[in-house]
Amino acid sequence: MSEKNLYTIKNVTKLTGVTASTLRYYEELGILEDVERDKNDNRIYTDEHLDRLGGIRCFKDGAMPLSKIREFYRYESDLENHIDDIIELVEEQTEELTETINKMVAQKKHMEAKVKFYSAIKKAIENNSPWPSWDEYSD
Amino acid sequence: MSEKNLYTIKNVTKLTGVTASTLRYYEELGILEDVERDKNDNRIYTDEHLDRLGGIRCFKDGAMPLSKIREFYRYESDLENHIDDIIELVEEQTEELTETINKMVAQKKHMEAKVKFYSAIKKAIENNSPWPSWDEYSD
DNA sequence: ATATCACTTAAAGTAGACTTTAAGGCAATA
DNA sequence: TATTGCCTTAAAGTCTACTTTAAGTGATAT
Repeated sequence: MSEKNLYTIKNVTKLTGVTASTLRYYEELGILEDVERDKNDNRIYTDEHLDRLGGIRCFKDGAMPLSKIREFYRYESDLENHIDDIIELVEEQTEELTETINKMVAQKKHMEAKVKFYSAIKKAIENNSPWPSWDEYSD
Repeated sequence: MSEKNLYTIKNVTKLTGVTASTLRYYEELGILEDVERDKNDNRIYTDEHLDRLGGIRCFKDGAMPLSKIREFYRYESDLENHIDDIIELVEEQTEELTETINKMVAQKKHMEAKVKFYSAIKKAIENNSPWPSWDEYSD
């Protein structure tokens, strides 16, 4: 209960790197909630909003679509009634993420092998020597 | 030089899971090249096209945009003149992929911790006991 | 002969995540 | 007082990667 810093939309942009229009868009989508206004109707953000934006970024890093992020926060604001929903959502997303990571790691290895292979070709070109075959490099 | 199987667009769809319109789209983009036609103007695909489609899928698994995939194959078809370009492209994409994977792995851990945390809350709800705090679960 | 099927093209539509534009309000500064 | 700067909304535009639609051709099945 100790923080009560307030931020203009520009301040939030500076602090988070999220543009003003994206902030409005997130609010419209309902993933950034309860944004108060000052007497001129300008948005006022709090530290809770900064925290939320940090959370959103994490979920986005985990390739979670905004619709799921929205669902997550909806459940989180009423955990008693949505504890099963939120567990299911996070477990499901974790599984998807695991699969995505596995594919990416495989492709990363493949691409590292390609760099070695093409580097060998580069040398072969420079030395006018016979080109290597991919078989020697493919993992 | 031993394979000379030919495939209709439907066969390719069955074998690869890539829809006919996506195949036409890839051809239009130039990432699927030299698709011949039969006397009725219908597309004829070869094993090389199936290989290419496998490669495209790998790159897509590595979150490579179609524009870069196109660039890659353009360079690959003229390695002598583009060996530096292709090495740069693949190295750059590998680096980006590494960063993406790192973020995803971090978020995966975070989400696994969340599942444990919410499971503990679920038990607390069931047992009418005090809720745990996130601090005990956050990694 | 006619219906059906697979194919063709070009163009329009979709989804997600924003960004840009247009039109205007309020407040401080020159 | 006029300009500048930051804010507002609603709507339209952008980008990627497709998908869907419309209109039409040609071969096959009944």
